[in-house]
Amino acid sequence: MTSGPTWTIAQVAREFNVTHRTVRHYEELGLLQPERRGIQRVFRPRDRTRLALILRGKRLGFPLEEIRTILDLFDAPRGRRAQLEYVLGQLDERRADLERRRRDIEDAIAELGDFERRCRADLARLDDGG
Amino acid sequence: MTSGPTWTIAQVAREFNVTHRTVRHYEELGLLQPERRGIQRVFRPRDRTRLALILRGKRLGFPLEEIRTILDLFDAPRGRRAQLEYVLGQLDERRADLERRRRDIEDAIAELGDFERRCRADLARLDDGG
DNA sequence: ATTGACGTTGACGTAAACGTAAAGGAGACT
DNA sequence: AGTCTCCTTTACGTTTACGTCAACGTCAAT
Repeated sequence: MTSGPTWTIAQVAREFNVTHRTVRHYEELGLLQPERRGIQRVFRPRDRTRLALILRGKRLGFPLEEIRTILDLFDAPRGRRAQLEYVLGQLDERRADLERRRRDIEDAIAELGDFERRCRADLARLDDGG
Repeated sequence: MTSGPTWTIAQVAREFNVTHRTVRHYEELGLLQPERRGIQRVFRPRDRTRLALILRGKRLGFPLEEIRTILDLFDAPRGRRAQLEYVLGQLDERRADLERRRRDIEDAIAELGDFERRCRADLARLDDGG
């Protein structure tokens, strides 16, 4: 199970367009847990998946601590019924949050569209020779 | 033009569920410019509209400085052609950004959905008597 | 006249998310 | 052996977005 492709910190940093410091910071907060070969970090596909999720979470404006709880959710042991029901509850909350955000975004896009139309109307008036 | 409803800082703070300090901070950064009656701030409908936009921007994870440039965009004088074309260009960038975010959100919602289905399958297996 | 509610301006404190040296280990080339 | 390159940890600095006093003005009610 310790086979498969691996990456160094420099490689993942370059690939995801972040700094070494950022990657290490995520590790300090527990968002990443790369293996070690001696003293050096070894990144596997799982770590890259996590990093991608972290960065998307950041683009969406989530704080790192919240991102960590979401990542933990995906990794939680789902053996017992109570655990599964807890996870399902959390997922519902997460989804409701995301859907609120989507509505905010759609509202914002619509408002930009309205404003853009008004600007274009102004521009047309200038063209007509207002 | 100085008629119409007005609000105090406490009233807008309560209504939008923020603190006085937050409102003043937004004023310091130039996101709000309430009038003054003597020394006290007087908030008009325009200020409340702005505050609503600010808070939505924040929910979407935009930094306050960026929110300010967007608000400024809405207020920019649109008299000259060059100005209008600049504004239209900025609007396009903004919209592209928002649409990227929307895609991120939709991806995230879809992944949550996948995971939820897997959890429900696990739960069904427990019910069946796995 | 004093109390209380509400407002004001500093100005220092804080949490998050890194940036940025400083100082050094370890393997590879020349 | 010396120099590169890449990695490491430690630790203080920075920016953003406010929180949190402190010290004070003002108006209405008691």
